[in-house]
Parts: sequence; C-alpha cells; structure tokens
Amino acid sequence: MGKALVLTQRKETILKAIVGDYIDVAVPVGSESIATKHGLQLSSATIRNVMADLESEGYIIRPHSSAGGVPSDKGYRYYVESLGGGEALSLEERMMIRHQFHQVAREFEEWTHLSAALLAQIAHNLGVASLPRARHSRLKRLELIAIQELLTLMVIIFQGANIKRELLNLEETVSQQELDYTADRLSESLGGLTYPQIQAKNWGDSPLEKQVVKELVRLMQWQDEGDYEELHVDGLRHIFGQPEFSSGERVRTLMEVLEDKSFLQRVLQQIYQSKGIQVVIGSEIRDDALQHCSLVITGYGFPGDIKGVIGIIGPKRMNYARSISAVRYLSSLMDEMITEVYG
Amino acid sequence: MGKALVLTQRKETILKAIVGDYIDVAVPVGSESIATKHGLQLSSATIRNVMADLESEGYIIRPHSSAGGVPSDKGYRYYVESLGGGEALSLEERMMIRHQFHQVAREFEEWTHLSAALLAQIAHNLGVASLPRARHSRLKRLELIAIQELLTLMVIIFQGANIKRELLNLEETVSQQELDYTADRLSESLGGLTYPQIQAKNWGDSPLEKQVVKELVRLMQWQDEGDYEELHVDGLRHIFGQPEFSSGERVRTLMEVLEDKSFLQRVLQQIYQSKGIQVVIGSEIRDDALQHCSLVITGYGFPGDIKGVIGIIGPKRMNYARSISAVRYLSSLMDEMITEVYG
DNA sequence: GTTAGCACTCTACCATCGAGAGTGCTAATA
DNA sequence: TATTAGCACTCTCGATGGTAGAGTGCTAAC
Repeated sequence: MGKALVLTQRKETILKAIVGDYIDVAVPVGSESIATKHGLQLSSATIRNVMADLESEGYIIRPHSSAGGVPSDKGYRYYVESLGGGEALSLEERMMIRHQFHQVAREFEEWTHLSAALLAQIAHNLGVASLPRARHSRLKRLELIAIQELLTLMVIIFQGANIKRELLNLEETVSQQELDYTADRLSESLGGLTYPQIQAKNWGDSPLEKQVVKELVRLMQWQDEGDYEELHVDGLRHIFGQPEFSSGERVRTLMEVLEDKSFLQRVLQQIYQSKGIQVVIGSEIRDDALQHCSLVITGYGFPGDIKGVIGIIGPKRMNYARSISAVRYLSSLMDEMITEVYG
Repeated sequence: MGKALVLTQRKETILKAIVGDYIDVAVPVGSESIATKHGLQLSSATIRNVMADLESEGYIIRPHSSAGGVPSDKGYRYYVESLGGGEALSLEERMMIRHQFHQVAREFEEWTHLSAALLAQIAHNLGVASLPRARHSRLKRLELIAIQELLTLMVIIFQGANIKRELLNLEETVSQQELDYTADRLSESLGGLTYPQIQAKNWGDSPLEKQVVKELVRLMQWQDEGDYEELHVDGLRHIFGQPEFSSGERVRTLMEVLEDKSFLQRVLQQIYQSKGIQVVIGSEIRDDALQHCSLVITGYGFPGDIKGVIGIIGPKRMNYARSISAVRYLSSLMDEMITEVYG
C-alpha cells in the first residue's frame, strides 16, 4: 500500500512461509517446520536469525518468549501486497457461479442473496452483499392503487428498476379513475427527475397531488440520504469453526457489529472513497470490534457511480488470494448485470 | 398439552421452584437452596424426597448422581402449562412498541424487521418474523416498463399490497405505448384471479401477451407453492451470552439451521397446523439441531388464512412467561395492521 | 554467512488432592 | 405417617505440581 516491498528476497520468502503456514494451521510456526516443509536450503538456525529480524521489524509477533512466530497486521499486509494476481477461481467454479446467476438473473432480490451465499461458500467465511442503490434516484413511474376507502397504495418505480411501496392515508375518498389520472399525470411530468428537482417544481394542483408529491419527495430523500442500506450476510456457520472465534466473547462482539445498522455505513465510508478491491486487515479497520478480522471488499455497479458493496469478512487468518479472486469475479459479474439494466 | 396438571400441590410448587431457579442461574439447583430461598416451611430433606419422586417421574434430571436437579423437557412442559396468563408486558413497553410500529406503519418492509428486532430485544433471545403471504395470491395490477431495447421490467402488484418485480427478455422491440396497452388489458381481465384461474383462461392474443402471462403464472405459482419465505432474524448478539451456547459446536449447528432455508419450512409445518401461540420445547422440535432450544411462535395475519409467522427462539432456559406475552402482543399488533390493508 | 549444539523457557497435558456442594439413607421426632 | 436431623458418600471443580516437547537464543565451529 504505497510503500514498496522492502524486504530482502530471503526475508520475504520466510515471511510468506510463516504467514502461509499460520493461515493453514492457526498455530505459531517455528523455525524447524519452515526449514523442512518449504524446501529452502537453510538450517533452522539461519531461519531463526531471520525471524529475529522480522520480529524486531514488526512483521511477526511471538505469543511468548520461546514460541514460534505469528504474523502481525504488518506481516499480513506485506503478504497480501506481495500476493500479485492471486489464485484464480477454477473454471468449474466460474461456470458454476455463472450458471447460478443465470438462474436468478430476472429476480433482482436474489442477486445479493446469491452473491453473499456464493462468497461465503467459496471463502468459507462471511459473505456480505448490499443491494445496489443509485446515488441520486430518479422517478420512472408512479402508481396509485385504492385499497380501502381512504387507504391507497403508492408504488414508485425508479430508473434502474428499483421499486418502493408505501401506504397513503387520503384525506377524502378518491375514485380509482382519479387515482390513475393523477398517477399518470405525475409520472409524465416528474419522470426522470431527482427529488430536489421535483421539490423545486413545487408541483401540485389538487390536494391529492400535493399529498402524493410530498410523500414522494420524503421517500426519495430518505432513500438517497439515509445511511440505512440492506446488507445481506451469509456464512455465519463457517465462522464458528475457526479457532479465533471459539471464545464466546469475540463472537458476541462480532454479532453486535453485524447486527448494528451503522456498521455498514462505516464500512461504506472506507469503500466509497477508493477504487478496486480493498483488503482491510485487523487494526486497519476503524472498528475496534473487528480487530481480529479482515475484510476483502469492493464496490460494484455502474461505472463512476458505485451502487453497492460485496465482500468477505473473516479472521485475519484467511485465504486472501482466493478471497480476492472471488470478490473480483463476483463484482465483475454484478457489474455486468447492473449495466444491462441501468445501461 | 392435553394432559392435565397431575402433580400434587407440593410437587408442583417444588418443580416450579426448580425450573424457575434453573432458568435464572443455569446451574443445577439443590434441595437446600430451594428450602431457604422460596420460603416453603419444609426442610431440605423433605425436598430431597420430593425431588427423588420428580426424578423418577421424569420431570427433572441429574447431571450426575450427587448433583442438584435440572428440568427435563417434561419438566419445562409442565412449567409452561402451569404458567397461566403469563407476565404481561408493562404499559411502558406496550406504548413503546405501539409507537415504534406507528412510525413505520406505511413501510411494509419494516414490519417484519421491527417485529424481529422488538422480540429479540424484549426476550433477549432470537426474534424471528416472516413476511406475510397470501395462501393464494391474486393479481391486482400489472405494469410493463421498457428498460432497454428488448428488456422490460414487469411489476406485479397483488391484492394485499404485495409486489414483485421481474425482468422480461422480449423477443422483439415493443413500444412503451404498446406495453402500457398490454399491461392495462391484462390488469383488467386477469385482476382478482389466482394463477390457476389465469392459467385456465388460456389468455394471450399476441406473442407478447402470451409471454407475459406465462411469466406471470410461473411467478405466482412459485410464490404460492414455494417453500421459500423470507425470514428475518434478529438478536444473534443475545444468544452468545447464554452459557448453553458457550461451546462452539452448538453455536455452529444453530447457525447451520438458521441459514438453511428449509428450516423455516419445517417450523411452519408445525405452526400452520395449529392455532394460537405454540411453545415447542427441546425434543418436541422435530429438528435434531435444536434439542437445547425452545420456540415460542405463532402465526399472524388475516383470520382463517394465516399469512406469516413471528416468534422467539432461545435456549430452553428462557423466560417463557415474558416471551409468550411478547409474541402474543406483537402478533395481535401485526394482525391489526394486516387487517387494515387486507380487510 | 551459515550451521550444529546446547542450555533455557514456556506451554500443554496429566495426575493428584482437597474443598465444597449435594445427595441418599437411616434413625429419631412430632 | 410425614417430616426432619445427621452422616457417610459421591462427584465436580479448581489449584498444585511435575513432565514431555516444542521452540528459542546464544555460542562456537565451519
């Protein structure tokens, strides 16, 4: 990240071995095992020397004075940076994913469900996906449907195929014809506009129109400015197998964060500001509760106007290469599908 | 359940004391603590005799030969049956709930979110709520909106204000006028019908109409017959504080069940068959993975045609009185709101 | 610069032990 | 006859200690 890879060849090799092994087995890795398992032509003593350097430079940490090495956040960071392209998903996996998306292509609601589920399945960690959202929603069409004497259903269809429904308490009885007429009139004259534009028009000839427009503006404003966004999470079952979450306490705080609606907002802020796939490791996450977690996450949507977020959350000890590939592939797929609808 | 309360007064008192205390402290309860804490004019020795009876009759279990008593499922069952009206929610709580529902009354999507959240908060356990669904959905109105050359958005509005959207790949270019005309025509002639009725009509003058009707029927059929139903879960954060879920294994299996879409179906089957609030305890749940859990759950919706489910999931050691009251109050509230829309 | 050798450190595991909580049984009591 | 006091017995839980083993740091030799 900015800083280039600054370690000597040997140090890097050994650091990568440590991180890789630790990711596999979740146990501090010792000099002997590195020497034997990785086929380096070096004795354990030499590796110990290098490890002492790595420790003093902050790339690894020792749980206690005579224990093996565990990667620090800095160590993980180096590892991730040096990963390069990453281990691509296999052809079968890509086919499988494409196939599953094809099945639900027409059902918007399923896109994020499927994304989260697939990410969870591939990474054996938490998969998350938010619904796509336009930065400035524009009205496409409005429908008003009488339900009861004074109760009307307002269905709002936005450009980009997003829809909302809301109940409206009318002040006086209105026939369905009149509702239709009003809906058509408003669709016609307000179609394609954002909510400030609608507001500026100061539209509304009748009390009914006034009421509808007011509600419409309120709803669009809430939608455009609200922090709230639906975030689908899948793969909780994977997390609890991991040794770092065997303690009840960590699990609880993780759950508290996930069920807290403002969590997404904080993550989004980190994401919206930057392009491409973000890998955020432990202390790099602004959130205290996620110190032993990493995120692999990216925005997706329409070029220049990010619409949603997908990613993977797991312990720092995760398979970054695979996670990055999975997130990359799925985001490109989502991009394709979104572009087809918005384009 | 069917079987009347068959214990003598004294046995019942002591059983209730055991269950109540165990719910509080999650530790096997001994004869001495019962004698002192509950103000019975009995010595611990007498209580021991009674407890021996309760054990041989299967109401309590001993973790080991010289330990206090832990309620069996049968014991919990007796306790729940003898609970009677249950501890009502306080006036403040009911006001608070009503107020919060009032805030989101116009936003359907929020109903289940809020229900699940409130149940979780009140019971300090898992709150679950499914979206209401008509047993036989009927079309109210159809909209077709051109998005791209050959891509059309179909918006289906059902009676009862449920809506669906789906993409349609047209076989040839169609103008928006023509789409509107088709949508109006179909809304007119198919409005109020269920999917078998639509199917029977064998409607469709043009290829476009044929395609739309086919999709419509497919979607309605999938919706009416599909097992799948959106179930909102909230309160995971509460579960992990409980001692019965301190072991990682139990948590994992619980998560597997919750993330398994077929879980709801199994629960629904138990619920749809019976009226009123169901309390299902441990082994009474057909699902092996939920042996140490209890459900307090009920259907809600339109009289005679249950539309959705809300409830609480927690360890068997939960506050049943409070949970039952909470579920009862929220389901009546949901009933009210649904009736207003469907009625 | 690398490696073999070695003393040292720390953990994880196991067995042991005693305190304490709680029981079941027996005999005494109301 | 129902209840209770008394007591020996059982089992868990936490603390203690001792050992095996993995891994280190250091030193001296290559």
